[in-house]
Amino acid sequence: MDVWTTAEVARLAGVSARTLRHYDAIGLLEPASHGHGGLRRYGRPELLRLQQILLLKRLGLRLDVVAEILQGDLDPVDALKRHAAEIDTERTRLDRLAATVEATIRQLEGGQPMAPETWFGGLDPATEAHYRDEARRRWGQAVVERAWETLQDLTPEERRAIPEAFNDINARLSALRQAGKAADDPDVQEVVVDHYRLIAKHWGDQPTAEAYRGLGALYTDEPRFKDTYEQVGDGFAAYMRAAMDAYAEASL
Amino acid sequence: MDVWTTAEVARLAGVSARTLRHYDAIGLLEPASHGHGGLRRYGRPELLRLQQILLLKRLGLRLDVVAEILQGDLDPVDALKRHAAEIDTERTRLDRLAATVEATIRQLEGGQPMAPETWFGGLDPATEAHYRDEARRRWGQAVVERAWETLQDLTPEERRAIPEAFNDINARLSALRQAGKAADDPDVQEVVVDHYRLIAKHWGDQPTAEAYRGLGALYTDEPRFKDTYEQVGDGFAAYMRAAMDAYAEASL
DNA sequence: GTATTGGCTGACGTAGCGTCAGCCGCAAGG
DNA sequence: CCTTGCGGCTGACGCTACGTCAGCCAATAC
Repeated sequence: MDVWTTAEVARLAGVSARTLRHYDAIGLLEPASHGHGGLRRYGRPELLRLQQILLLKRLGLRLDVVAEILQGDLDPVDALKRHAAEIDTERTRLDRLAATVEATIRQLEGGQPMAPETWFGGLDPATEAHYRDEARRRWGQAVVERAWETLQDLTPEERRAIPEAFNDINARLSALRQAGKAADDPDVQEVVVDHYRLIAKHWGDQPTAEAYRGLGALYTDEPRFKDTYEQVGDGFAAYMRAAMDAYAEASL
Repeated sequence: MDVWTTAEVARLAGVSARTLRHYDAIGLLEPASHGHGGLRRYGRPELLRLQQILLLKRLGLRLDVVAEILQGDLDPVDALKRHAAEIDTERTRLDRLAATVEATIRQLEGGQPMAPETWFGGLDPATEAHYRDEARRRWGQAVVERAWETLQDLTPEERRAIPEAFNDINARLSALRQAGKAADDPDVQEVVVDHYRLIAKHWGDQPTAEAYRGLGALYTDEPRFKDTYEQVGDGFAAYMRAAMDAYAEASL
């Protein structure tokens, strides 16, 4: 009994007959013979190869990669290392996605409608001018001018991309906050670095420690900003500010 | 200017024209008019709808779900909560997958060939009998008999599934060990619970504390087992045993 | 007159099979 | 002898969210 039919191999290996035909079709696992009315006949070597295939597939490798490995064209260790890196990237992505989704849920449950415009824009010019005057008096011209003016001449596409970037950062911070992390926790500070870079990118230069702290103050004290940040969660504005202060003190 | 063409909307929203045509094709976002040679014309309401679509899509929701939400047939919060649960499941899966892949890499780098048979089977009957006699003398009949005999009358499909289950557990434990977790760490013990259940399933009943400790001893002292476990990493057998001992003491 | 720009409608490709549909051969039961 | 049933075979569509041609049309700029 050194030869098996499709259904037998399927039962032995725990896969479907369709899968075996598929593997035949893509040349990944060809039966020992195709004789007698196209009947597939598998021998012991094919069974062994199938074991390898299933093992590699279980690790999440794509079938074409599996084929290259089994063909000897690709080093399994190299392939697996690359694959591990991809898995890691995907894990990071999912972590952030989870934070964003949860932040959105909290926002919706708090009665806030979902709109990207939440973060910027949408204010009428008169109101905006009022806030700018007010804020300029309290935190100095440089910070406020930049925080607002850089946002003026953006393409609409950028107007969409920027809130998303801020949303991501807020979601990540909010998740850490919910996990009980302090504002000066390294994990939190890691996110603050991203926030600092984002601000720097839009300001066109690196904010000084004072300017960055000023921005943090803006977040907690300026109603327009504060309301926005409090949407993320009660007390989030203060948490954000504390994290920014910690960063300014430690790294700027 | 309250009406835009495909390319304009594409630029404004930061998506491709093809995407807009696709959304039209699947009825997710239909232009305000299709007049003049099939030219698509989008108005302000369509732009707003597109914003919502992109927001929800960015959260990882599928387009048909997005459509249901926008159509009012699905509560956004419900949908997002289910989605969050799915993300979480996927994260867990990726965590374990990463552990398995890394364990496999270490195994391959240690010069071990990859084969599911590593864990069980493949011994010739004479050698196996010798080990069984030897082991029986040292750890008592009950443990050894069961550990081996239960493995005798398995279907080949089960022979493949069982090593995979053990591999998963070993990979997860190995990852925790590399992360510096102690054998009695709750995270580690969580995996041990799975191990205990797996053993219980194959033995047909719940091992006593003594039997489970005996199995741990088997892992460190019996060459056949020990070699296998050391493949996972230097000193892994001892770590495994310590974790099993901790579980037996605390929970059995 | 022509080159460019922008838009349109198909239609294929993607990963890994699940799921019919339709046809063939072999063996047992009536 | 005919029917039924089992197993196997070959297409071919379906799924996700578009990317990427191919081929054709219309308005505009030179």
